[in-house]
Amino acid sequence: MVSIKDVAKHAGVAISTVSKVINGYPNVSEETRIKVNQVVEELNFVPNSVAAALSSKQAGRVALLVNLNVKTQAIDEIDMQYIQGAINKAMELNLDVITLFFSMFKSKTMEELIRYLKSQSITGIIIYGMSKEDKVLHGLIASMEFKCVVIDAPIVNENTSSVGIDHRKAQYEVARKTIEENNCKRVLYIAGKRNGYVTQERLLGMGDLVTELELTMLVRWGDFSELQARNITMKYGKNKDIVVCASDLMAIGAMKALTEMDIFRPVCGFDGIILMGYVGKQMNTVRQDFAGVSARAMEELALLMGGKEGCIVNTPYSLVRMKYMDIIC
Amino acid sequence: MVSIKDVAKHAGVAISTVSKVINGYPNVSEETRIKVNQVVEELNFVPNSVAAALSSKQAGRVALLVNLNVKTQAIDEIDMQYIQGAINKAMELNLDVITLFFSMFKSKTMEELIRYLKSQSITGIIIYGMSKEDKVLHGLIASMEFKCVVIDAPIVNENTSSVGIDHRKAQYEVARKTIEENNCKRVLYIAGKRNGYVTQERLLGMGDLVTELELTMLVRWGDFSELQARNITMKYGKNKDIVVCASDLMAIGAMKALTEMDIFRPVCGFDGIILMGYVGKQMNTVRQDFAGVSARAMEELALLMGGKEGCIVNTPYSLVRMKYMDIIC
DNA sequence: TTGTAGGCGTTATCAT
DNA sequence: ATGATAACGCCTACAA
Repeated sequence: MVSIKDVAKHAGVAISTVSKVINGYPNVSEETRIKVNQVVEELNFVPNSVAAALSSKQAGRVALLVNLNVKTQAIDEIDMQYIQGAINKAMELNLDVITLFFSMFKSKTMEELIRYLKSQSITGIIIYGMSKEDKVLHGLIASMEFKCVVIDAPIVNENTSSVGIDHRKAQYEVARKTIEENNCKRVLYIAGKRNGYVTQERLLGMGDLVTELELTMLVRWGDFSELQARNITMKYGKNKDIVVCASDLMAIGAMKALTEMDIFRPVCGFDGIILMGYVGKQMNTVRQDFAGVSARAMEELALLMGGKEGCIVNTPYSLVRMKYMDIIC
Repeated sequence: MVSIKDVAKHAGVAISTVSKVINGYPNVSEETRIKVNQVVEELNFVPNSVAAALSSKQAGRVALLVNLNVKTQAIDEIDMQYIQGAINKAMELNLDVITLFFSMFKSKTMEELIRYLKSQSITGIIIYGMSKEDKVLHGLIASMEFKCVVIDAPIVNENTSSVGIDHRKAQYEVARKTIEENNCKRVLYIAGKRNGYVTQERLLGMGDLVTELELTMLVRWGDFSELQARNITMKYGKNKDIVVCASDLMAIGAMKALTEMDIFRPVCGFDGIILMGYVGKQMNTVRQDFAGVSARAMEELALLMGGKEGCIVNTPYSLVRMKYMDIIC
């Protein structure tokens, strides 16, 4: 393997000079810079990232912590796009990435998790699908031992940024649109998980809407489960004018229930997953670019690792109707 | 961070002795082994895998090369399970994993790819979704620079194993079952990609069946595209008794086409993806445990890295019918 | 501006 | 059986 040493030798300079060149440090004459780069090309030198990670706390590695929802594989789509977006951007930024799943450290204490991450030379973390109940992760963030980016959870401190769409506003908008299209008054809202950040925000959005349009609203917890949404709709759907769901999967469950009950009620969802195209009917939903969000998160993390302070980053979304022929083309 | 040095100091032994203990090497007295382990517990020592990777060619790292099919996000489900299965098993086996996507090195030459992997201290690779056209990957495998496991492609050499189900047999069985249930004679077979290994095997399975049951068969290439399967079915479905598809996604496309044409033909698919539960009708398909296959692949890779020779590993599958209520519970 | 040398945390090779 | 010690490839004061 061609190492920095070889490059130095061929270029007739010291190792440290080569290091400076490949890392873009100042205090190198234009002349030597060119020469070194030339040799790098010639020898096809690729710096060993493992050695770099070992020697400097600068060039840290990034861990993706993904909360795979084992129950509903249908939304693997979202996680896959998260992972893809992050890894692609990381490669662009020359960052090393390892992927971990929540399930892998369910039995670990915070200290154990921190030690594990450190043993991997991890200095930056992106967390997907975190809820209020994840005490270990909250501790991890609070420990300030790592730079963190949390997707869709409003946690910010010096070392931590939050990235995601404005769920409150998005929920408000998609529900409003559907309600106005159908002139509804009595809303059945099937929310997500009781302790989810996203759930809370979306619920607030519904609250805004109810106040503004003077609606009545019944709220039930669907836990993002298609089956529960189905059951809830069976039970309460008849006396309502619309079923607003905090996720597409639940919206699908609701719609199937309505079909079986042989009554029509408008339904709207949230997320814009592909699956929506397969259920026959169209419905309004909120579409976000998950890979894009994740890429943005990686960029933000890189900034944090570079010394920037944590902040909130809002990403774009749009209201759409999804139908079969749009999906398969 | 507590390092091996600290452990050595506290235990009153040399660094190298600690190293031997934590790596299970021989030539350590029971007494010191116990003592060292005790200190390891006490200090909560976790070996730094980055340093280990740098120092030894033994403790190699593993790269997952995933061919994400950008066109059809519906099968993210499969890739996600592959990734999950591999990473979980790797953690169990104490192997480091990085995940890469084909798209990241589409423009790289084989040499560049090899250099890149080496720069990451990669010594083992698992490849998902490889086709005959992936010259770079063929070169990579042939170079013998890495230990490889290829999923669903019959490539074996000293350093390379192949892991997957017997596609020929599985295709034969699922088609046979469906045909016998419906007493068909004229088969429309929608195959996958022209240069896919899996496609070829499945086609052979159909060949076996056609011969055995004295059927007639029209074969078209659907490229695993739902839309193409749809079009093919529109064009040729009417004059056939059954549509056998090389993937669930294509089976869904075929079924939708038949519904629109308002004719009934039995359809069978392949893979057992969740999406199948959402299309209304049931159909026969082949179900495999993707996470399990991937975990098995990781085990095989660990063996290869330990010096074993490459071989073929067959994993189990089953014939199933998927319907909505099975999926959402 | 350039080069020297001391780590980073392990592993592995030798002596002892 | 145990312990120095030299790699591994790179980064970074610090010295020249």
